[in-house]
Amino acid sequence: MTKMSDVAALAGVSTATVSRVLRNPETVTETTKQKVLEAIEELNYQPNMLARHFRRSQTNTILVVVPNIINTVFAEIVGGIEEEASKNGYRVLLRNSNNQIDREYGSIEHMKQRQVDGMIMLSPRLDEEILQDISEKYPIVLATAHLDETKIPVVSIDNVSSSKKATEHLIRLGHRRIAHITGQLDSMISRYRFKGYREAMKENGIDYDTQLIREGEFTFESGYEQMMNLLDQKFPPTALFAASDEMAMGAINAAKSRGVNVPEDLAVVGFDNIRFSSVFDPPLTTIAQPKFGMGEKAMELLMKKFNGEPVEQTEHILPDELIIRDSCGARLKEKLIRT
Amino acid sequence: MTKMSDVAALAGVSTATVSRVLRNPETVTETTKQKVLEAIEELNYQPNMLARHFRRSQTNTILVVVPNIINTVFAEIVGGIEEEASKNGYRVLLRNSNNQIDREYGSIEHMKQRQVDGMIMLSPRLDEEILQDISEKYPIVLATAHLDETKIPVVSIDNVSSSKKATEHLIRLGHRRIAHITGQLDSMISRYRFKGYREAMKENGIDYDTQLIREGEFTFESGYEQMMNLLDQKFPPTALFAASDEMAMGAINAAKSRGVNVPEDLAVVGFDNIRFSSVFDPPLTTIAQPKFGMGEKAMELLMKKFNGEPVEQTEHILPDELIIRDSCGARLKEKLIRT
DNA sequence: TTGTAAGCGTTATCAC
DNA sequence: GTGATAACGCTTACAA
Repeated sequence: MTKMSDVAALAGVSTATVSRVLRNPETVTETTKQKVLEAIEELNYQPNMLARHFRRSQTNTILVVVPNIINTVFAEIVGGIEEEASKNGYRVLLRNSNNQIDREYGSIEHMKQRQVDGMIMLSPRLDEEILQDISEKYPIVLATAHLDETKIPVVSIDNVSSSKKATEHLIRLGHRRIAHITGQLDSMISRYRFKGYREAMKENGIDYDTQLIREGEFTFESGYEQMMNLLDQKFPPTALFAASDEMAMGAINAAKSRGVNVPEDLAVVGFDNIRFSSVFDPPLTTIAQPKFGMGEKAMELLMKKFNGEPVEQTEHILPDELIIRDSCGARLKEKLIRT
Repeated sequence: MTKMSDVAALAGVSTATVSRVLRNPETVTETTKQKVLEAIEELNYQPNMLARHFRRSQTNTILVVVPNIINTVFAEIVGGIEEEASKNGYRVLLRNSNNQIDREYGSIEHMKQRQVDGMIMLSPRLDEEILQDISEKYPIVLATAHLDETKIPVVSIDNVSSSKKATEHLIRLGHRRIAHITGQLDSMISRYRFKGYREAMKENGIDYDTQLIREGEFTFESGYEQMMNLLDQKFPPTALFAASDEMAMGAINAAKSRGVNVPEDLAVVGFDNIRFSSVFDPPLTTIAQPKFGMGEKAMELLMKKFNGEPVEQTEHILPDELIIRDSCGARLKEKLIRT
């Protein structure tokens, strides 16, 4: 393998100069620069990045810890992170935590060993104190997360107000028996979405009926199962707000299997606006998160940390949007009114 | 930062011994090992991996180049790779190529600069000769790819026979006007799936009608559009084999929008068996690829290359499976026969 | 502007 | 079984 000293020899300069040409070309005269560049070309020289990383103790690599890359929500966020990282000359190391706390914890070792310059965690399950500790020593940004009091940069949407908006949409359509299938309640996000639901109900003077709450797991299967459960009740709900589109789809399929029509007999609103929501039958009314944009934003914040720029606010709330399609019945209602 | 020499000093041994305890504990007596371990514990020592990588010129990192991580097929394969890599103490660097050849090409620089020990490319678009060149110098494995003559390890399913199987399934259900929406035909995979379709038609004595072939782009939208196109014809098809589930879904929605019932008026078979295929209405009959398993297998092969073990065959064909659900009408037919 | 030379922290070779 | 020590290839004071 040709190394810098080979280039230096051929160009008749010192390795220091070669290094300068590579990293601070402006500090070198045009003529020597040309000589060096030619030598590099001639020898087909590639710098040994490992040596560089070691010397500078910097890797231009970030770690992204994801509960599960197979989940389209996370895949899209990772897409945004990768795009922005790439633009800034950074590389992305991917780590599936499978929602296991010890795996999340283990990935921190990577940073301690200086293998990455910083990290982005999506929907972390790690304790807030632990995260706080890490954040004091290493650059870290969280996404789709919520913290109570710490000063770690977080990129998210407002899960409470968006859920409230979703629920209110159903209320406005005349529903009062509105069920809610939550995500795992040990996750902050699920609790916040649940909170938005409760606030909407309360502010509209609707009694909060625990019979209408079910805890799911953000999967089709759990949505299906919990909906079956809800339909088995004496007074089944007329509407459902599901904390994810996958669960909404599962729930709708459960309804279909029971001959319950969506949206006629059951209005449904989901959450996330994943790729498949618009293709589903009926197309899902849902809260859209700017997933790709959240990834980009998270990486931007991390770049700021790298550059020592101050990160103004700790919570970066991106705009969400209620996307009205067919599953909530709003369009159906409009049509009925018009005719 | 505490370094190895600090540990050595505290334990009263040389750095060489500390290094041995860390990497070849069996070459050290139990007592010295304990001393060293205690010192490590006491000082909270973390080895500087950058130094180690540099010294050993090995990073325990592989690069995975993916057309687009947002595509669930690739996300699942990456999931499998990550899982297997993790088990072997390897880390996964993710790179989206966005199907751009220059981005694929650029990622090779990473290997030349020794930043990764090897790479896995999914559905590469790079020329076979270029890949061959790289393969001679660096460990590389391809997945969901096809090569004509080279000796690069490839993990894939048999796209020809599986497509043939899918098409024959439709033929067996009595269809003769079977349309095919392909993926981009500049991709080998699309051409192979197309080939399987043609073979099935030919072997069953059905004239191959170019009017029934449409080139899509592996997306909903293209499936929708091409199906609209097909339905506009004087003699529309009675069945469709789409080269991906996404396109099948788009096509089914196009049919629905025209009042064409699936599977009654149009039988559809897709390809990939993505997560959403079973939830779609109607649930998709499709060819299942062992996506996660393909990722694991690809990583296994890469590990073999790392360990200098011979990779017996260059093409590793994993089993596919025709999953019969509702979109092809087979179940409907069964039901009719039974009643 | 350019060269000299001292590291960076680990591993591997060679003695002992 | 353990220690001394020379790399590994680059960057960066500091000197010229």
